[in-house]
Amino acid sequence: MAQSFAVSSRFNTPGEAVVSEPDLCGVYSLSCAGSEVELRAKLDEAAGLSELFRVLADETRTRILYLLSEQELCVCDLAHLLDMTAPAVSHHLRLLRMTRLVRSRREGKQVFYTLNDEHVLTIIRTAQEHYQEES
Amino acid sequence: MAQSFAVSSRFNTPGEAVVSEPDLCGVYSLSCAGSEVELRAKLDEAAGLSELFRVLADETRTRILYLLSEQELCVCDLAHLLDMTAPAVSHHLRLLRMTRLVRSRREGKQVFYTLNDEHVLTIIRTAQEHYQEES
DNA sequence: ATAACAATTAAGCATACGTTTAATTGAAGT
DNA sequence: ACTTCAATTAAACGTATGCTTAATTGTTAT
Repeated sequence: MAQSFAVSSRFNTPGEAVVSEPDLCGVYSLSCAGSEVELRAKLDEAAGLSELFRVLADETRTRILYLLSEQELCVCDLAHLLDMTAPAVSHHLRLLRMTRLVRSRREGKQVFYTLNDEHVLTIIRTAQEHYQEES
Repeated sequence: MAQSFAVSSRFNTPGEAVVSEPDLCGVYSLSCAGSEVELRAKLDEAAGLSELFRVLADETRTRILYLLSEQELCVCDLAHLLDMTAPAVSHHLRLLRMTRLVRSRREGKQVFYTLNDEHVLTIIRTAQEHYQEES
């Protein structure tokens, strides 16, 4: 069950020759002796997550989500409220659509957008809690 | 209580002359007649939020948070587990520190990092729920 | 003091991303 | 059919950001 660390050839200072047992800080071997496998497994889970956060990372998009949390709005209205050009807004809506954060509905010439589910709001509210806290 | 839209001079197609009552899509006036002020107020709340999401948007950083959710780790260990150089990891940790997502503790030559609070995990878990759902 | 190692900081580079402008698609009205 | 308007798409540009390499700080050991 004890893991060998010989796999980590590409690591740290390049001037150093690659040895089968690299002299990491001793603490690593100490605390990770058995848990490296588990820890590495954790990493795979993080894969798609950052994609969602990347979408939320832009202020314009969080503003859009905020507005849509209040009521359904068409692109033109959003552009007006956000003081932006329609193409710019449309560009962001495309991302929000692709990540299933919003849903679109056409009515005549306009296209109306709404939030797709509750998760977004939950995420935003939790983030707010963190942000408002003075640690 | 009815709002005038004359304020929105910078809007839409630039070839169009600016009039006091711009011909937005009629729907705007319809659905926003009284709520424009409220909607705009909402926008201010979104201000700092995107900053937090921007930090979470990078996959390396979510991976770091994942690892730290399991146990306290020093920079060297993180670099090893993530297969990255120490400076790169340090760079990310700086951001995570500044947004108070992680906390650092020096012990001899090493610096150990831990999660600062529970909010991060809550956010991540909610995001996972959304991500794993097939809408 | 000097050497060795962990960590951070700084500078440079390459890529990613958001906005702008222009062109295109889709729908309603004349 | 043609015009008008909403929305999307495409191309181009400027900025932001993450990684690399190199230099610096901080700590321990000899």
